[in-house]
Order: sequence, then structure tokens, then C-alpha cells
Amino acid sequence: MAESRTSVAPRRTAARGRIDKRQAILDAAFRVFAREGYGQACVKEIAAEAGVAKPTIYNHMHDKESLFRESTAAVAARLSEGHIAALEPLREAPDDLADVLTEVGCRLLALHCSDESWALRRLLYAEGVRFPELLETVAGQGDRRLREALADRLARVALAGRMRTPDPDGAAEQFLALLTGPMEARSALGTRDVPEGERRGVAEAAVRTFLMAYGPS
Amino acid sequence: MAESRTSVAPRRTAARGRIDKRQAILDAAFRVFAREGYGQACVKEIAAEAGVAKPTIYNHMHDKESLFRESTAAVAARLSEGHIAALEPLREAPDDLADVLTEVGCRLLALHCSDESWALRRLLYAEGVRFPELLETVAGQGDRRLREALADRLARVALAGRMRTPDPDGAAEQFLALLTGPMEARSALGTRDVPEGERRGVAEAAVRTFLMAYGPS
Amino acid sequence: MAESRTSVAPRRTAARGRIDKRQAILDAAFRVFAREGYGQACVKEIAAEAGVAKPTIYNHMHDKESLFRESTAAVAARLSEGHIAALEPLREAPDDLADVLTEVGCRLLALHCSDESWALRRLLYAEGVRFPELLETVAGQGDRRLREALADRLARVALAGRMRTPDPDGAAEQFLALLTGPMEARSALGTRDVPEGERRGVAEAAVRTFLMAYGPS
Amino acid sequence: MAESRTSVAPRRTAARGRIDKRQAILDAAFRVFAREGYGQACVKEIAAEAGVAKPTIYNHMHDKESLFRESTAAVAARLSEGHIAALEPLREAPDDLADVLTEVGCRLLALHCSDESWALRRLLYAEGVRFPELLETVAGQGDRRLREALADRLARVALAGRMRTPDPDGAAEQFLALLTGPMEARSALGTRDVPEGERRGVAEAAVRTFLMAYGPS
DNA sequence: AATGAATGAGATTTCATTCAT
DNA sequence: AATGAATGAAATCTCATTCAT
Repeated sequence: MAESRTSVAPRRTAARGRIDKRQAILDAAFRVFAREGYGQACVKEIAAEAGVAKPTIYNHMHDKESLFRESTAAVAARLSEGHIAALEPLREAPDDLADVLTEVGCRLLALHCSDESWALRRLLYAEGVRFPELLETVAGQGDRRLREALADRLARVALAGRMRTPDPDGAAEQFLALLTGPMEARSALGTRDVPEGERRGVAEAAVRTFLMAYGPS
Repeated sequence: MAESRTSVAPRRTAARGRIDKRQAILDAAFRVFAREGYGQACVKEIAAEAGVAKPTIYNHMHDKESLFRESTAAVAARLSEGHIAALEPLREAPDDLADVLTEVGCRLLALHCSDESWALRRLLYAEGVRFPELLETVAGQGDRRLREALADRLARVALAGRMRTPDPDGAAEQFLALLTGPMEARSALGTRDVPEGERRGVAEAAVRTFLMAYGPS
Repeated sequence: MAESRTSVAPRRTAARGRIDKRQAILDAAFRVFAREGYGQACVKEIAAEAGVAKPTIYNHMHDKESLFRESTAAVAARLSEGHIAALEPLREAPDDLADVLTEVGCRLLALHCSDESWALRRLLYAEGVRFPELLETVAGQGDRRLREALADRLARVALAGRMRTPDPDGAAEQFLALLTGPMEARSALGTRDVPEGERRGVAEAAVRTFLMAYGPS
Repeated sequence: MAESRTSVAPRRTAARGRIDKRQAILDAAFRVFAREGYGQACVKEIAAEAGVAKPTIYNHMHDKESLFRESTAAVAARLSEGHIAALEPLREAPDDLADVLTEVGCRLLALHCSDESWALRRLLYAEGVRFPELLETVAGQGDRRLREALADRLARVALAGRMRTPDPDGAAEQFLALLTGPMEARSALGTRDVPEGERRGVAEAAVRTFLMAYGPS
């Protein structure tokens, strides 16, 4: 570890260090914002959690708002990648549609129920009104991207004759609603863990209903 | 009622005034919390909006936290009444199930999309972690009560042979998910208005899917 | 007790009640001032301790300062009576001077070390600068009166040939100093109890030294 | 020392400046506490008197209580040094015991009657109950240290045959009582200046009585 | 005479942010 | 680039005091 820093890429040490520090700040910021909420979070605590001095934060970010924007955007991007990856099993129109949808549903729910995901959702709900471009960027890049990707997959499935729907967008929207809607209450807005088994039950119920509505004749 | 105020019981003016003031404080508090978020809201602003002096607030409520708890609880109770009332058309197992469900769905969505409702939801998401008993009280008394009442109605409908479902709770959960799930993205977490027509479309789609899964054979 | 109020002197009930209430307020005020200090004491707490409403206090006393003045003055007067009474054994020039002085010393020390006495002393030290007329009244009526009374007694004793001193005032001053001076440290400014036996020891030592300086040839 | 500041170590200006500022804060705090009393003193005024901003105080001290503790402890330590120094003339068992004791008495009284000393005593009396460790530290390090040092000196004097006392501790205690006891009333608890001549008179009277009790046969 | 309610003023403390090094 | 120190502004909460009843 130390080696890779001191001998392999010594020229990059400074820049690398800077980037590392920036990342450490963003990570710490997200943790603190998630824990305390934007208004209650204080820069001092973020600095402490990032292991840097307070002014260092202001060297990297212009103010608390930027810090919030950038730290949440970073997490949102990371999560969004996961969502897209979770659709992988649907890439090819499958034979065992129910199984595949259930698998995808489970993957999506696992992500949806992760601490990070709930933390981000809480922050967006809380501060979306006061950070409208965050909603645009994050929720846009996040939820919309997922919905559209899922709609694409469903369209292929329908085209392959394994589903019937003239409206893949609506179908995707409802599939996601059937998956995530129930988690709100079951996890008490993310404050209680929902065990994997229970999540699977929700996914199976969602798929069952979904396929009765959209499944092959 | 109005009578007792103006003619029968002028002696009660003082107590009544106190109650009025308390209500004014709670209302103002909710508005400010909704606008600014818990952390950013300041008691001074709440006092100004309620038309009282700052210490008056502390005469009625012990501290900012209590103020938050009580003001949100009051709104939650009010909204919860509305939800139950919205189920009214389902009281008797109806002939035209689709129409009635659509009507109920529209009513629920209208409530769900009201400013007050979004404001409360935002605050719960935002501060639920730090006010766990709020989640219990408010979300419990709110969402659970609605879900259970709806499940009761659906059970009756099923009993009357107009639906088939061995699990009215799950059915209610999914019906609500199909209704409210799509609103999250469509209203951008409550920051954009969703016109009534669009809400009706969502309700109709929800009912369509719901009845294909649970409707009479 | 209740009788004397209701039947024996019914005409006086109101006035008596008012006086009682005033006394209750003064007593409560002294206790709270003693416990918290003038600046930290709050009228609300005094009212609670007196069992009356806050405005009632303002009906009896003009403001917090008056309350302080009157409550401390009342206690000071009470204590002063005790001091004078403690000199009783010296009324007649005694044969067994040492014993009598020791007895007087013990009595004075018991008073000096009472909770009330320390409380008053603390308040005078603390606020004397800001309530100069209190020092005049209280310390004057208190300490000076005691010193002068003691000097009178000592003068009589000297006149009776049982002491030799051309300066009874100075002798009284020193006797009191020998008595009370050591208590400051021993009781940690009144925060630790000094047992009676220890007080007697101090009194005996004071008398011994005093008599070696002023005793009969 | 002075050198290191002006010529040798200009690099230390920052740290030195911090220390200076800390000292300025402690000094100002003591002055304000002495003037107003703990409860009435306000941090804003202390900040103004120290020439710093309010938050700077909270950067150095955790809260008002710490500020009180530290500022009084600093003064107490300073005064205690003076007390010990005042005993200097007694270092060697002297020939002219009366003169030396009088000299020491005068020095002690001068200190005892200084503004700073009265201010500290007032604060200890006033707040000792609520700051018990202050009494321990300050009064302990102060009064006890003086009494013990004086007892040491008196023991030497007795050993040299110039006094007779089997109990130097008691003798020291009484000597100090004879000195300081009378000042309480004469200075009206430190609110009136006692001129040097008067102090000398008290010291002489104290020495006279003391030596009649403990002096050489 | 007594009180519930209200309030202006001000207390302590914290925070985001900036200098100077 | 990074930090120790400092600060203006503002937050929550308390207090002595006064009305209206």
C-alpha cells in the first residue's frame, strides 16, 4: 500500500493526495448529512470525520451548499450504476420471465433498502424543495434512468412475445411501484431493517401481480 | 358551536383565546417547518408567522422539538381523517367496482398530492431518524390505519364475490403502491404540481392493473 | 391552629393571610437566593417555593432587588437577636470568667455556623458591592451591634476588676476574631459542617489566648 | 526571556499571541466577575473588556463556568505567591520578634485588603457552594498553604526559644484570625478602603495580643 | 388580592466562514 | 495546499416584569 504510493507513482502523489482528500471530504460529508440532516449537520463535524481541518474543506468546496450538492450527487451516481446493473438478468428476453423478474426485483430492493439509498432518499425528500437542481440531477439521473432502462427491457420482452403491453413506460412505472411502494411502511421510512426474506416476499408478490396484468396471455 | 362563542359563553373567551393561540402557533410552526426544514426553521420566524412573541411559544411548548412533534402530529391526524373519509365509496361492496376504485383512487391521490401531505411526508422522511416516536405515531396512525381500513373494505368486497384474494392486506398494500408510487417521480417529490387529469390517469392505470390481478374471474 | 384563624380572630383573617403570604414569600426568597445566588435565582422559582403565583410577588414587592433586600434584612434581624441573646451569660460580671466566656463563645459559634448565618454571610459578601445600603443596615445592625454589646459587657467585667483592658472595643473585636476567624477555613466557607466538639475546641482556644492577653493580672 | 520575544524568536509570535489573548481573556473575566458577580456577569461584556469577539472566548474556554474557574484560579495562584513572600521576614528566627511579626502582619494585611484579594474572596464566598472544587483548589492552595507556612515559621521561632507554644498550627491560625478578622467589619466586606495606618494599628494590636499569649516568658 | 398569559430584552452558545501563516 | 485562530451573525431559550381578568 505504502509502496504503491511512494515508489510506483511518486509523481502522482500530490494530485492523488488531493483527490483522495476531496473524496474523503465528500464521503464524510455524506455520512454526516445523512446522520444529522442538512440543517443540523455542521462543517466542523464533517471536517473531523474527514480527518482534515475546517478551512481545508473550504479550499475544496465553496460553501456548505456545494458540499451538500456534491456529496449527494456522488452517492446518487454510485447508486444509479447499481440500479442499472441490477437489470442485467433482463438483458435478453428470458424464458422464465417470472423468475428473472423476481431476481431483478430482489436486486433492486436490496439496493433500495441499503443504508446509503435510504440516506440519500431522506436527504432528497428533506432538501429537494431548497435544492431543486438536485432533484433534477439526482432523481432524474437516478429514478428516471432506472425507469427508462427497465422500460427498454420490458419493451424487448414484449416484442419477444413474452409480455403484452402497449405501454412499457407505464408497465415499468408500475413494476417499480409494486416493488418499492411497500417498503416505505415496512421499513418505517428506512429506519428499520427489512430482512432479505421479507424483501423477497414483496418482490414475488409484485411479480405475481405484475404478470397477471401484463404477462403472456 | 359558533353560538357558544358569540352569545352563550363569553366568559370562555380567555380559555378560547389560549386555545386559538396554541392552534395558531402549531399552524405557523408547521408552515415554517415545511418551508425551511426542521434544522433551518427558526423559532423567531414561527413566532412572527403566528403573530405572537417568541416566549409565548415557549409558554405553550417546551422546546423546538416538542413544537415540531406537536405541529406535525396535528397535521398528521387531520390528514389521516381525510384518508379514511376518502374510502367512503367502498363502504358497501359495489357493483361497479372499477368505477368505485377509481373514484377512491382519485380521492386518495388528491390528498396524497396536497401541499400539506407532501410537506408532512418530507418532514417525516427528513427527521424520522431523529424523531423515532413521530414515525411510530404519525406514520403508524396514518399509513397503517389507511392500509388496514382499505384492507377491511377489500375483504368485504371479496366476501361479496366481487374480487378474489385470500390476502386483503397484501392487496391493499399493492393498490396503494400502484397509486402513490408513481407520484414520487411525477411530482418530483412533491415539488411539482401533478394536474388532476394526470392523477386520474394514474388512478385508472392502477385500478386496471389491480383488477387484472385481483378482479372477479 | 385552624381554629385561631377561623373562630378566634375572623376579622383578622384577611390581613393575617396577607401577612402570612408576605412572610412565606420572604422566606422562600431567602432560601432560593441562598441556594442559587442573587443573579442565578429566578423569581419563578421563588414563587413556586412560596406556593404563590409570580405576579403575587410583584403585588408585595416592587422588584427583585427589593425582594432581595427585604428577605435578607429579615433574616439578618432574626440572627442579630440571637447574637445578643448569646451574650446573656456575661450580663453580670462573673466569677468564673473563663467558663462564661467559653460558654458565650460556644453559643456565638453555634449561631455563626448555622446554615442561615452562612447563607446570609455568603449573600452579603457576594452582593454587598451592589447593595451598599444592605451592608450598612445588615452588617451594621448585625456585627456592629454584637461587637458593641460585647464591648459593653467586657467593660463591665474590666470595671469589676476581672479583666484589664483600657480598650474594650478592641478586646471585643479580637475576641470575635479569635472565635470566627478559624471557622472560615474549617467549614470551607460554610460548605462543610463543623461538629460541636470542634467548635468548642476553637472557643476554648480563643478564650485561653484572650485571657492571657486581657485576663486578670 | 524578554529577549526571546523581541529578537531571538519572532517565529513564536503566533503561539505567544494566543497565550497573550488567553491571559487577556482570563484577566478581563476576573475583572468583570468581580464587578458584577458570577450570575450577573455576561460573556459579552467580558469579551468587550478583553478586546476579543465573543466566540473567541468559547474557543479558549468551554463555557462560562470554566471561564469562572480558570480566571479565579489564576488570581488565586498569584495571590498565594504573594502571601508566601510576605512571610519572608520570618525566615530566620529573629531577635526583635514583635517588630518582625508586625512587619509580616502589615504585609499580609496589605495583601488581604487589596482589591484583587477582596474580589476573589467575595467570589469564593458567593459561588463556593456551586463550585465546590474551587473552594478546594483555591482556598486550599491559598489559605491552607499560608497557614501551614506560617506554622512552620512559628515552629522554628519556638524551637529557637523565642516563643512558647506546643501547637504552632493553632498559633498560626489565631495569628491570622487576629489579623484578618477585624478587617471584615472595618472594610465593610471590602467595600471601603482601610488606610495603611489603620491596618498597621490592627497588626500591632494583633501582635500584642499574640505575644502576650505565646511570647517568651 | 391573586393569577394565567404574554412579552421585550437579553443570556449563553453555535455556526459558517475568513485571515494570516 | 493546509491549518490554528478569530469573528459576525444568528440560534435557542430564559427572565423580570406587566396586563387583563
